[in-house]
Amino acid sequence: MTKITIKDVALRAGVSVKTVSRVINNEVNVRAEMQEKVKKAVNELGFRRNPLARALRNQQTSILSLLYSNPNPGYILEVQNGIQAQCDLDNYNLQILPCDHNDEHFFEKIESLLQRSSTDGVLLIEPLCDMPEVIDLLDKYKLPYALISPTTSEPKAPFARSNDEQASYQMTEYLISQGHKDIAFIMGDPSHGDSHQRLKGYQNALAENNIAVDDTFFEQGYFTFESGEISARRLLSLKNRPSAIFASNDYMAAAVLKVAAQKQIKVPQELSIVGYDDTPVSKQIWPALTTVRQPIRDIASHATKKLIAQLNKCSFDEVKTLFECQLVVRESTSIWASD
Amino acid sequence: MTKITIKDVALRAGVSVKTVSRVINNEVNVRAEMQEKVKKAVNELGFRRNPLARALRNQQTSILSLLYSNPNPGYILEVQNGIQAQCDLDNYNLQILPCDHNDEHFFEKIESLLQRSSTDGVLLIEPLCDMPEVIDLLDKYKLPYALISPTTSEPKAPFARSNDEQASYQMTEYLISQGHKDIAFIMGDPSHGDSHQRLKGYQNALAENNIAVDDTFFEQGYFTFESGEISARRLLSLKNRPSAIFASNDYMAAAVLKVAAQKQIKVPQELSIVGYDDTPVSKQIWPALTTVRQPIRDIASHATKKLIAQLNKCSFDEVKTLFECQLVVRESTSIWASD
DNA sequence: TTTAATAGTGATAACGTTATCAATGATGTG
DNA sequence: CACATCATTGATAACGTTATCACTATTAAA
Repeated sequence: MTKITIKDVALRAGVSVKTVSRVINNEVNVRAEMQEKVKKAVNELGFRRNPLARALRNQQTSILSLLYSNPNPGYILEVQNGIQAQCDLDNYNLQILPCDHNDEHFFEKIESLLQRSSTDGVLLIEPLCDMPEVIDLLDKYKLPYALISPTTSEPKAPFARSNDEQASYQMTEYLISQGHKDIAFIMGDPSHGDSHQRLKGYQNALAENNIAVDDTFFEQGYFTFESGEISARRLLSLKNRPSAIFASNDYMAAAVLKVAAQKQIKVPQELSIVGYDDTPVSKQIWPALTTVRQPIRDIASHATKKLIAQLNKCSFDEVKTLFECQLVVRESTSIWASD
Repeated sequence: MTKITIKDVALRAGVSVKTVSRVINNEVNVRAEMQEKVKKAVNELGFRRNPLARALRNQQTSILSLLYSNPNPGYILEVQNGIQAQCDLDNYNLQILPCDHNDEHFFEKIESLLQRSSTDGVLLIEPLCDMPEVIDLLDKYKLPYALISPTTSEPKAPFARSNDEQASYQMTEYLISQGHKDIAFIMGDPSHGDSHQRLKGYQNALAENNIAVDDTFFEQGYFTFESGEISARRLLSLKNRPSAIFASNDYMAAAVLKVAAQKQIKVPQELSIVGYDDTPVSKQIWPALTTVRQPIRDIASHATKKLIAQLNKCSFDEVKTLFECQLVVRESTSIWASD
């Protein structure tokens, strides 16, 4: 049994190949009678058009690529799902191009990935979407791209992102509203733009509420559990212990929880802990973490939408760009009765 | 600037297109002099061959697809990385086809995914790789496939998997060696084949050591944190509490830890807990979980290797099929001094 | 009624590769 | 020297689509 082509269908239906093509592509100006004949032949033969030939002829593959280098599985998977959802709507396929931005042959690697991939466009996430060298490479290859949650202030390319600074501000305000004044902050990896946005939101909230900044309450972390542990150990050994700790992501918050447990500090009675990202782990520990949920899926979908719009040379100005985060209050925070 | 084709290179080098094709494909019987000329022209023009045209002509896309429907992000990402590693070696690209096997239009959905994807072969993971309907669909489309960690006893297709039963046996033996006799077991989702293998290993170890099975020590879970919580609550309310609990995955083990903390049962002094999978969460809670690490990446790579071998009609008998797991002992288990 | 516009159809040429096959020249054999 | 063998090259035809353009048949406009 050999592959069925349009030619076979045309022969069977007694029409020209072009007419068959017209019917399968829902073009106008085909008589209903012809439509019937063709559709019948298609069904009888079980014809399926070859996406490859179509791609070659149309000079578009209908494949988008997600280029990433990021060890946070939950995040990447949400991104993948978001992109895929939009791809489903517009009949695109998603190819993934994992790479490692710490690899010494990083650029050659993604260059070879891009070469053999024949993609219509690329989606970038942190930290790649903030790396000028990566952007330059895509420009060099004349590949359209969109950025998912970039942190550069005015990206040149279409993008979608959440309002991290505002969410961080709200989270801090929430802690203050619970009576906390001594709020420590564990910052994320300083090479990620997010880290700075989250810090800014925290600082603004303190300033707004006339709470003086205590330098001993600031810790530099790196988004890892281990870095969180180190920071937590320091913070919880202070003479004047903070009543609340705001960790820049859930992994570090989980580490704070661990140290607190080891030191027999009751959470949330004696210490409130909040994280960021609403990672699965935030629900799998006890007490469950109060955290911030980003609409990652939505962000990814919308970035994809913009990319596809660009490919079709449609305008994408009206597509949403900035997304609100959501405070998720769980069990790791409580009211602080100051003495 | 228009795209550079082989024709352009041929013109520049003063040779025929076929000769250029021969050179880029490293074919034999081309004079060194010709090779030079062609390579020079290729470099000068910055020629890159079009993978699409090549695919159309060769009737192979060099694209593999991972079809999955599984909410465990860490697992899927490891699988993706394993596949990608092998794809890199053999110059394939990886396309992902996420779907939901609980969706009522599941089959139509994957049918349409497969249709528009033009893939050379498909990789399947649990639970899809154990669903006869999915296999039938792939057979119908004459798509080659390989199975990653299937649980059916004698899969018809090439596969690679870990020895779950043995690992589960070893873990139980380990607990027994620590002095535990009252070992409870929380089973995973019964619709996953893994669940049964893990149960079997546990049961065999008990039998081997002449430990009677206590029915109250068996709980049916579903791999979710919530199901683990329910089971843990029951187990830890028993009059004769078990001294150790073997949860079939880390999420459920984390839930046991939560309930223990709530009940102020000290882990590991008063209760040992073990999980399975070495999910990131196992290190992000305290005490960190003793668990089983599967070589997921390796398994995925080898399944991919077999699939690619099949595509090239090579033999793949000598490729490894069964992989050993590794016991990861952390802080959630300790010696039990029976009274 | 005549002319102009439009709807419907099909040959044919692309898209950028690789494979077939024939042609050429070089080398070796009887 | 005639002939077979082999390495090297290039014209040309695929792969399965879609777009161009020309051609009819039909309808609308004048």
